[in-house]
Amino acid sequence: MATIKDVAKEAGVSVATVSRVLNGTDRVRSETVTAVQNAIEKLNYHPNFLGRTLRRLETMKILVVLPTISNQFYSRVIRGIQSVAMLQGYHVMLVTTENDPEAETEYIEMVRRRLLDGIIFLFSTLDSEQVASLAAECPVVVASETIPGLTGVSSVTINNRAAAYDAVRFLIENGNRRISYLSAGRLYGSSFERHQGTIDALKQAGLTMDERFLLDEGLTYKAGRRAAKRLLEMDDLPDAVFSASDAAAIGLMHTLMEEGILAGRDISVMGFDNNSIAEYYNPALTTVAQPQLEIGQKAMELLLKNIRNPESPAEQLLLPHQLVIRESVRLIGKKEG
Amino acid sequence: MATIKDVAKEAGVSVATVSRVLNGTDRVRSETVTAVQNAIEKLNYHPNFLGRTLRRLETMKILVVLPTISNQFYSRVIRGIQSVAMLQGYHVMLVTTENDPEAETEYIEMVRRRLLDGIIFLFSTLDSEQVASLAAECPVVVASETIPGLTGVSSVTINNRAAAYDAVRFLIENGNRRISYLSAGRLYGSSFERHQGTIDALKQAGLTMDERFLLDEGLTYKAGRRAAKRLLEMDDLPDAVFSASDAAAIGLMHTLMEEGILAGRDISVMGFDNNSIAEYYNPALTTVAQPQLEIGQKAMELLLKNIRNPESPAEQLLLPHQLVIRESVRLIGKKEG
DNA sequence: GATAATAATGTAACCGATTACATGAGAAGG
DNA sequence: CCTTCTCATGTAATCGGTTACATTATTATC
Repeated sequence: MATIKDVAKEAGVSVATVSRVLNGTDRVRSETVTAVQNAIEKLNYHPNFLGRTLRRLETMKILVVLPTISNQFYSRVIRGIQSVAMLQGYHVMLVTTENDPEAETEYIEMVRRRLLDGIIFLFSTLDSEQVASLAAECPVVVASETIPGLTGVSSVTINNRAAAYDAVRFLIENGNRRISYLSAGRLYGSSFERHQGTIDALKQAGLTMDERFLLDEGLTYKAGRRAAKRLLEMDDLPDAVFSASDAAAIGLMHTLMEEGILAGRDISVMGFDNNSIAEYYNPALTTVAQPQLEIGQKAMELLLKNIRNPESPAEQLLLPHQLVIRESVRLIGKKEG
Repeated sequence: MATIKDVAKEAGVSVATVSRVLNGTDRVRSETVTAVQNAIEKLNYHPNFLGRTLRRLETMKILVVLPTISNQFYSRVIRGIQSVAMLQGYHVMLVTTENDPEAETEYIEMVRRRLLDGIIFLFSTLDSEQVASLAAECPVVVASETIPGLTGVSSVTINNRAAAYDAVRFLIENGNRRISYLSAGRLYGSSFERHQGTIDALKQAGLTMDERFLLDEGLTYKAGRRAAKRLLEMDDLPDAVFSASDAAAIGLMHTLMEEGILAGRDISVMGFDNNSIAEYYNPALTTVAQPQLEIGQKAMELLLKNIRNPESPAEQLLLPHQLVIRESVRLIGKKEG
């Protein structure tokens, strides 16, 4: 592996001159430039980032932490992050924590140790205290997910409570009264908030949640399947199921269908996220859309602000959500016109 | 940000001693260790990776290049990579090229410049020549995808041609004769190979492909929709559609269903990859499964071999595929027992 | 008790780059 | 022709660590 010294020797100049040619910072005689460029060419030299960033103390790279890449939701958020990052010359690296919570701390050390300029959490196993202490040391933004009790750290999310309220209200307005909530319990901040919003809507309509209909199975297809099995064991199904994820909603619909129970006809199902499969499933899934691209863009913008001015105050952004009405919710009792 | 010097001063020792305490390489008197640890604690010191890796010339990190994270297929491959990497103390970083081919070269520079120890391509916009020249400089493995004409670089894939052959043969054995192939053309090596396998199976059965049934629409849900629209414009539908991706197969089935054409009853549809939605879709999708986890594991093992011994010869691994029979292919004409 | 071996720590070179400062050559001005 | 200025380039310090080697303190051996 050729180094700047090899190039300097080859070109018959000092390393400083080579560096100047590489960075174009000072003026160099054109013949010298040519000689250096020839040497670079000849030796197939590529500068080592380490030396450079060590001196400059910035890496132009940021880290995004996500739970798993199998969730299609994150794809668009990341695209939003990347679009802003690219314009500003930053690179985006992704890490998934998958089933391994210890991995997360390992990656975070990279930011702490200045191998990366900042970090965006789309998910975290860390508690609010840990995230806050990290944020005191380096630029941090939390996006799409909320961390209960976290203050003083920039974040960008939708208003999950209001979104759930709107979703459940829509169910109620369409004649569904006995409503089930399927989610990952209070493991994630947003699942909890969506539960709150569900309760709000029920209360406002003078309804209550049947405890049996509170399904803490998770957010995956499998979780939806488990939830359906639990419902099928009861002697009376709910009118509607509000799922905190599209995948769980689909797992549920699929399993119910095996028993001849069709969503949109025999039961109402509402998802969350508006993954692209929601549109293509049969029946197409009624769900709550998040502005994923914009979440990513705003998150990156906040992070950049923090990187460039570590003293800049934390901001909490709330972005608008939207109900996407398709086929999986029965529209009975709805007045037309 | 505290440095090793600050710690040394605080503890009243030299930086060398602090370094020894940090790395446990040499023996240090236990009181000294305590003093250093107290200083580290007090200053909230975190070593800067840059200095360390600059000296050691290894980063214990590898890069995985993938087209997009919205494809669920990659999730398991990455999990396989991570499981092996973690055991060996390596960290895995992901980058997506999304729509931006230039981004890929940017990230590759990081490996070239030794900011990362190696690279696994699950996809690449680079041609065989570019990948080969990169591989000459640093550890490279290509996995799950093939790059046409690439030699001398380790790879791990299934035998795409044989897999497609088996899939189409299964279609033919079940009475489907007029078969359509839906893929991304020859843009990807594996789409091309799967086409070859399709041709092989048809030829072996004395059949030929109707040119109109060669649908180069792509691998996404939307691509499947477009393909369905094209088929619906013809006056006669094919007996079966073999799609090079599950997503496109689902997009196709959904669009056909809008016209009352049900896969598994009125037409046969075969997917590829066995994403989890294949199991949950209605009708459940018959598809070709790849051993995603194992692809990832083997890829990482090959990369490690290459990192530890750059002289080690390249290996081409072919892993077994498997037909997963569900509901979307009609089983007409199949002899029972 | 003198000598050798060993343990603990310090000194300084080094990794690969950047950059402030020094130096020397040539041009411009008197 | 001498001084001054500019331009091109070299020298060396520096970033934050690691580590070979040197040095000192301590213990073991005869």
